[in-house]
Amino acid sequence: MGKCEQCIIKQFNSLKALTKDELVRISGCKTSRTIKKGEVIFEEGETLNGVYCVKDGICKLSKLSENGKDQIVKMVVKGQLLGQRSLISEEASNLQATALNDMEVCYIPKSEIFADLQKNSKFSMEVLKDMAHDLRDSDDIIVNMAQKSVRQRLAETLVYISDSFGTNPDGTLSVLLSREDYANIVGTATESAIRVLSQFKKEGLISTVGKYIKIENSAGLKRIE
Amino acid sequence: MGKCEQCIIKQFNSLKALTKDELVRISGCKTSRTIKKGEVIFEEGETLNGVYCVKDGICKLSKLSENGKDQIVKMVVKGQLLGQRSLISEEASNLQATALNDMEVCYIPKSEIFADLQKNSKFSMEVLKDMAHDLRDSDDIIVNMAQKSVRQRLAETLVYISDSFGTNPDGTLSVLLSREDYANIVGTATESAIRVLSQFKKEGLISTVGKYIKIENSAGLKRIE
DNA sequence: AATTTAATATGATATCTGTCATGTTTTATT
DNA sequence: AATAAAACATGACAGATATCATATTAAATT
Repeated sequence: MGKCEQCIIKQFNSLKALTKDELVRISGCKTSRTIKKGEVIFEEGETLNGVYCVKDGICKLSKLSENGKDQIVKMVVKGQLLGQRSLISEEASNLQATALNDMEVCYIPKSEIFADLQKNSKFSMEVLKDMAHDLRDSDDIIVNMAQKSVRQRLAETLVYISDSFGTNPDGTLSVLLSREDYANIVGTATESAIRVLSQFKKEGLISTVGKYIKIENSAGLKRIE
Repeated sequence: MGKCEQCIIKQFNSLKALTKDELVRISGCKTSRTIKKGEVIFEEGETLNGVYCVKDGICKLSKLSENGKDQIVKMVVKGQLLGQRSLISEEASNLQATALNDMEVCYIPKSEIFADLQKNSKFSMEVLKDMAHDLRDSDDIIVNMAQKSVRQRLAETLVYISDSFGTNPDGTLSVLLSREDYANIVGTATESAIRVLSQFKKEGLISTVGKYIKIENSAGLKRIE
């Protein structure tokens, strides 16, 4: 099993602020785990007793709405931490995490990391910054949801996914989402998401290779209003 | 000018985690200020060099959308801190703050409080919890925006405002918002907000006393779907 | 390979919401 | 008090989106 001290993944998250000693200690109590595509990592209302450090893959964080739809609030990729917020607030999770890919994660028990949060101010500052950033993102999402059309939101989502999670060698988006997932990010009916994507295809803004989507005209997508 | 050590307001926010010494020091460099209703406290893009501790009154945090609407993202009342996030992320504010009432605030320079954030882990944990809570709220707002109707959102907003900010002796909501404000919270056109409120009135769910709104049937509002 | 199931696609229609127009009431200003 | 300006209200209509129905295609299972 890999050692945290040597793990390059931590460069991308708050764990980089930990000292070598702290990392060695955490390394001793962490557990590595593989999560299969579609598997639920934790559910809404579940109490988390630690955080996940995502070594590979991607997952969605979603919240069930009263009308039965599963609104996707955020996506967490390789390099990021999962479950930070619940850890800090010491409340049950308000979101469900589901793997979108096969994932590799390390699970770090709360007991270990919580102590570091209080002792190592560099670490807590990093976590603070992380959350400040998430809050800013949330504000943007709220404004988009409230003020933009489904067409606009979907166009922006495609560009966001491309920019944030990258593309395959053939130019298709590396994250494979169902039309239902797209609908649940954008906050619309699955049929509407399908319709808009078909429209984008007709307009030459995107193309599809099997289930994969390729952005053909990024500027065009950004121009939509 | 009041002293932070003796100020009861701090009980309601993270500042309560500061030591007496830290409070005395902050007290020495803070500035008290009165802000008039309608006044802009800080603008989107402005760099904040401190945080505001709200001693009295209420303000809205909003973000201008591309279509010219000013989406209200959060309201900050007496007892809460304003500008925490920008302080932590060390970025310009992504939101505008505007007073909804006459307000009384204390302004604490960044230099002072930033040091405490790194030295006093109890304080930084409080701020962390605060932000974790805000993030949870944001998730709920996103889901509401994405999945609920204007009618539902407006009903929930009325109940939220009543529960969070209280009522006057005659039962009217103590926070006085324009119909445009309601529209900007809910994310709809001003005319739509007006229409829905008129509808609520016809249905006996609310009544109005001048510009003030009184909830007549809270259960009814919660039942809307 | 055949069958079942799930995902994608598209049409028809109803509903919701935004926009524009216009009128009324309230508030601010002279 | 008179006037101007802002806020509130409501109708008419258009456009966006949800819902329901029904194909079609792709993926999973037997």
